[in-house]
Amino acid sequence: MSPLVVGARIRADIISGVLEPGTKLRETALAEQYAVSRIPVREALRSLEAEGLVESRPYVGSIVAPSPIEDAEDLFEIRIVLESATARRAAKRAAAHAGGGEPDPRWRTVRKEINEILEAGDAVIAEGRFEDLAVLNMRFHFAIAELSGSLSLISLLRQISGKIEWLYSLNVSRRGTQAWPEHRAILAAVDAGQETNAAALMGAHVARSRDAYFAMMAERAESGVDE
Amino acid sequence: MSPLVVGARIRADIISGVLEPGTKLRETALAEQYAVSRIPVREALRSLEAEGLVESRPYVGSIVAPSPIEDAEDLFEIRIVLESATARRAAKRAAAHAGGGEPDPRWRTVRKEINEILEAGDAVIAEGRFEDLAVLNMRFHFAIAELSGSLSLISLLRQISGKIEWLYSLNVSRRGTQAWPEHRAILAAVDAGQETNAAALMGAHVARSRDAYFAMMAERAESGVDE
DNA sequence: TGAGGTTAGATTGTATGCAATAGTCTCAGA
DNA sequence: TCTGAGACTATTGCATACAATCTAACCTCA
Repeated sequence: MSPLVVGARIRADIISGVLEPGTKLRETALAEQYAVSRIPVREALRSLEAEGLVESRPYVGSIVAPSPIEDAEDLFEIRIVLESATARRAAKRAAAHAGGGEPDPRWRTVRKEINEILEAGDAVIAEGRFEDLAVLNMRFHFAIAELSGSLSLISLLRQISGKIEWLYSLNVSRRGTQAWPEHRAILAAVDAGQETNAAALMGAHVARSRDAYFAMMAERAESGVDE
Repeated sequence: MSPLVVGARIRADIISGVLEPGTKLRETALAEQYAVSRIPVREALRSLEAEGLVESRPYVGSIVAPSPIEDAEDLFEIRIVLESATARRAAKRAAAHAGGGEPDPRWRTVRKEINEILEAGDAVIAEGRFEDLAVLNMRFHFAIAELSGSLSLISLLRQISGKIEWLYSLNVSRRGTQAWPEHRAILAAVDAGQETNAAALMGAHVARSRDAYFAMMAERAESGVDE
């Protein structure tokens, strides 16, 4: 396996629940598992530590961090503010482009990518392959963040959506198909350069996502899945 | 120099402006500068990348990320929500301790540390050593986050306050002395287990900090410091 | 029997050396 | 003069080897 992506693999194993919170992450074991040396493993662990997915102590080692499930409400609330900001700033840049006529090649690339994402999502829904929708959803939100042009906001989104993905680890979200059409409305506001409208639409979109999450959790609790 | 802290040094150089945005960070140069090998430098760069202070591309290298100054408003807004959450959860835990009577040694340690921080701040103000207040202020906010018991929120606070510290890089905040007494009110609400009150006080505290930042920036612009 | 110090093993931290890749510079050809 | 292909160099990515440190088991002694 390509050593450059070993971090992504470990992250996926944590988020998907293969590695449970509290599990000790021994460098040599991980190195052997992914058929690389300890160096890339250590670098991956440093990234995961900064992201809050792993807890490390010098000369002692790393363990998988506790699940953020207790913080679900707060995480969603922060995400609402954060993604409203990315949408607002994306709209602002769109308006600047429309007025000033700057080219900005990166912007055009990402903007095109969003069209592809939306169409891919439509196709996935039409064919009923709902399990592929989660990653497309994520890509849409990151693409909007990239349109905002702010690396700070992107890196915050990376951190927080990693944790929110973790929240969903054991559940397949069924909200996807309802939520998908909302993306086009958000994008339309961004394209139109309507800053406050884009921010409001995105905020409401994420808020509904939060509500769906808690409704699902309540349902799970009702049917006694865990306890 | 102890290699384990080389990351903190690089971070400090970025935040303080010694390393300007766009500067190429060559591993061998940094290794020589801090008298270590490239390995600890690389691990530090991975952490900084995850924090959004550095941008890396495989086989090309790392550069200092653009300053987050454009995102100041959004960052403060997110911080208001985030720190309201840490204060609320800290209060919740305090209430649980008062009722249930759990011991929790870590909580007691941090709680004592806060007292020391507050007294140290008073002393610093009395002696006029205002330049030491910034780090004490930071320690107070992180200590509250630790009382919340949530690693997710702590790691988000780490990331966002790194960026907000960066915003202040060229300015010495003069708000410190006015803001300091507010800390005691926040702590009192936490200790009393008043969740909503603690959250509201913390939110207002951070909002005032934001306002002071923008007032200072406006003043700087007036007097033509930069342009 | 139990408390405290001690040593062996396991694990992390770092240095060195080599492999892989990207960017650059040169030079032939049109 | 411009263009493109190819080698060259600087830099990053990684594997191996060794040093530093922690943890736990054991042993000593009161």
